Amino acid sequence: MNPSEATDDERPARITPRSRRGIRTKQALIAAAREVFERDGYVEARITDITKAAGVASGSFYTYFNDKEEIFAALVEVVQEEMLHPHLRERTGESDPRALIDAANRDYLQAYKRNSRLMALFEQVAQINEKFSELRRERAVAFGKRNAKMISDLQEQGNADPELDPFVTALALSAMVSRMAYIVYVAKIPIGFEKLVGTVNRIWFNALRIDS
Amino acid sequence: MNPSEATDDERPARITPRSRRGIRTKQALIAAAREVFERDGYVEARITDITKAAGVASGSFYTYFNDKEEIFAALVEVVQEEMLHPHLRERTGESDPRALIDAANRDYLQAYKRNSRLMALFEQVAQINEKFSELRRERAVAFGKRNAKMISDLQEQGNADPELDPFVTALALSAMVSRMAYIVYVAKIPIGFEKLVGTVNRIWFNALRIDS
Amino acid sequence: MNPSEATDDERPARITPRSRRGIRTKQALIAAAREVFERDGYVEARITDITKAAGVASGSFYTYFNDKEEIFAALVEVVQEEMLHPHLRERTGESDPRALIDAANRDYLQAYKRNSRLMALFEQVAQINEKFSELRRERAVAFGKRNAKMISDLQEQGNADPELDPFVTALALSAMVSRMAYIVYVAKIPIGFEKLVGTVNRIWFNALRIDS
Amino acid sequence: MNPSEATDDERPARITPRSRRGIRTKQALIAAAREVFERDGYVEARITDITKAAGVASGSFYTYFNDKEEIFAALVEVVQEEMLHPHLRERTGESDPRALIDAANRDYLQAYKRNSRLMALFEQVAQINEKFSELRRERAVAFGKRNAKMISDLQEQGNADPELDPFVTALALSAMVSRMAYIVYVAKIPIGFEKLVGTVNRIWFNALRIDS
DNA sequence: CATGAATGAGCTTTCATTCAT
DNA sequence: CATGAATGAAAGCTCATTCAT
Repeated sequence: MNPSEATDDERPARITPRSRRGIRTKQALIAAAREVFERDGYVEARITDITKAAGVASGSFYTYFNDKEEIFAALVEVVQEEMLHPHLRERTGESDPRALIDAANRDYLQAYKRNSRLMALFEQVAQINEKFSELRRERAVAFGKRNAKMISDLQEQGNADPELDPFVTALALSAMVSRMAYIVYVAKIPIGFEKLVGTVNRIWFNALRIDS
Repeated sequence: MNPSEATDDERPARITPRSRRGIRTKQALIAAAREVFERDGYVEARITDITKAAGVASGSFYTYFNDKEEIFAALVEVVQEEMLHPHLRERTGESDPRALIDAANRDYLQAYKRNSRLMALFEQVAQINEKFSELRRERAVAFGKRNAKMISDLQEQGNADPELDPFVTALALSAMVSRMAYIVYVAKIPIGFEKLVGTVNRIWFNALRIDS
Repeated sequence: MNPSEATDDERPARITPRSRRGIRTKQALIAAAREVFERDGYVEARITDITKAAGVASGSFYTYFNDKEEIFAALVEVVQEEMLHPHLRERTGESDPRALIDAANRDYLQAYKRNSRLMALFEQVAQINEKFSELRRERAVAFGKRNAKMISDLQEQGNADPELDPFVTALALSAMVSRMAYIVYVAKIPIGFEKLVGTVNRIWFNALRIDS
Repeated sequence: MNPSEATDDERPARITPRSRRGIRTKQALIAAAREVFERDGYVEARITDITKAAGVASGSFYTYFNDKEEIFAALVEVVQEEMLHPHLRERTGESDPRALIDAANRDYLQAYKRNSRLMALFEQVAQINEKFSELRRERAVAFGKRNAKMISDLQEQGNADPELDPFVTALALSAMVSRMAYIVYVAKIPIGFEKLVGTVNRIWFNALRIDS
């Protein structure tokens, strides 16, 4: 979560730029990496393409990163920053679980749609790279636990099917939403946004048996 | 669909072995490919590793395949054959939708568990290779349509939530199951088989509002 | 010159076929070689292409030939046979040197035109292969000597420019004709047959200062 | 025609060196290519032999060239530069056609003799490579047209045989000279320089019927 | 810090040649 | 004699990484 840790957990310990020039170069490389990764995919992306796109010499890459994996990690950091801030639509005060679920699904699918190339890329890398699949796994568990809490709260209030295992259900329903986002916005099976949100919402509600 | 067509849809057109020795070599190569792919992943797998594992000369690879993609396609064919036959548990006569859904989910998750390395591999390749992601997309749509039919039938019988879009719902629920299979048997988030089947079943039933 | 020597002057000494089947296979190989050589050129021609074109197994090639060079030599033999026999238009009795030269040029250019692909091939191989360039060199000298005799005869009869060196002149005028044949029928610089013959004839006559 | 364009007319577009070291390496490669091509011929020349002869790593070849054809083109450029400058013996003012022809033949044959290995190489490549044979064809036509002009001028002045087709004659006489150069300096049929020049000169004069 | 040319390990691919059936 | 699959030497080519300037 701390961006300053992104680059110095590997062997030769590349620099964190201090000069203004250094900062600019590093940012240019990350921006170029995003471009190249989105265009060519992680596997096909070559480091020289990234430096070329960044308009710097190929050797300059190694001033900041040790390899493709490392710049990808830096890109992930940056994107997370981006996605966190504007995203923070405050939903404090909202207590209707249906409205909460709708808002969460809506936000998620919208963000996915907006960043579909990037999401495809992350999916791809998670399939290829141990480190990133582990990261993804951890997030899934953390997210699942948070939602499990919500579900068990509803169950305690008599507001959700008590037969469901909260954690597994949370995982499953989240998996459904994220996979549908992939299917529609990456695999391009054409389904309109409202129909998509409406259907996943209704499946959540029905599945949980939330009393309307 | 015809396995014999698996290797001759590319340019230089490699041979289909006629001699006994040829058949043995080709099979050895496919078996070795499976081994190497499962161990190293599609991207890291080297053709030389495959020939080495098969105990044949490097050049022999090209007697039967043009490249990694082609031997992977052959492997997919073989595995499909394998997975089709034992799968053929006849469910004719079964008319209870809950029993049908349970059986389908149970079979699918069991097969996924048994072949988890392979399924991880297929997932990986679908992320990397245009051709295989297209294949996968087509199957998803076909499968979705079949299940959509089942859902709309239930709706007509007054046996399922009429508000749900049958196709999108079918897609979403299937996505949920397959993704959960991945999460549990590839990403190894530890969830017991019965709990998994039970939960996804119940989500299906609740989501569709199938009268018990 | 003796065709029976064509195949047994190399190391492993391939067979001269005795059975009818053997003769047919060898002939099929040579015919196929001609086809493939003319189509792909000597360098690009692969032995497997020749056997494929001949409709025989790749291994059968080595029953009769050791390598590409050897089958090419055999092809040269065959073609020479072909070109010698029907070609033998008798010009005995003809004593007018102009008529003789015209007939020779006409015959040569016509044959070249008819077999232009083959001639291009021979030219190509002479550029690449020591053995064949040596053969070609010997022929040029022999041919030059024959024509030199004709020229010196004419000079003695006071019928040709006495200043010319007979051998060099013979070589030069023949070179001119054969090179023009190449330029027109291989390089495809478009010049009509009669204009070509007429011009080279007139250059011969003028050059030699043959009294008309 | 512009030497700086020699290397960037192909697909992946290799670099034109900026640093001193880069220039040295590229030149070393071209010099090594000349050496290897002359020694082994175009077909047998291996890229690794060129890099070895240049004393650079095999990969360095691809910094400047995409393949054998491209470095050969670069070599042709360089040699043309070389051959152009010393060649620039001004013959302005000279108006005697016999003197002009003698000078041209003399220069050509001398240059050919000096660079015989290279000329053999060019001849060889023209036989093998479409691109270079086309180049050669174009030059032959352009050169033929220029000489055709000279011949028709002479004809108009009543100074040459009016029966001759200027273009075909020009082509034929040039073909004769260049082929004789090949025969003597590549195929090594031993003819002294003065005898060679004298004979081809006289054939030109006689053929054209230039009044002495 | 930036540059960009040099490096060479590592992989792919071809195809002449062999040889068991 | 014919077959055709197997062999493996020999090239080609890429690209991450280094390092002198």
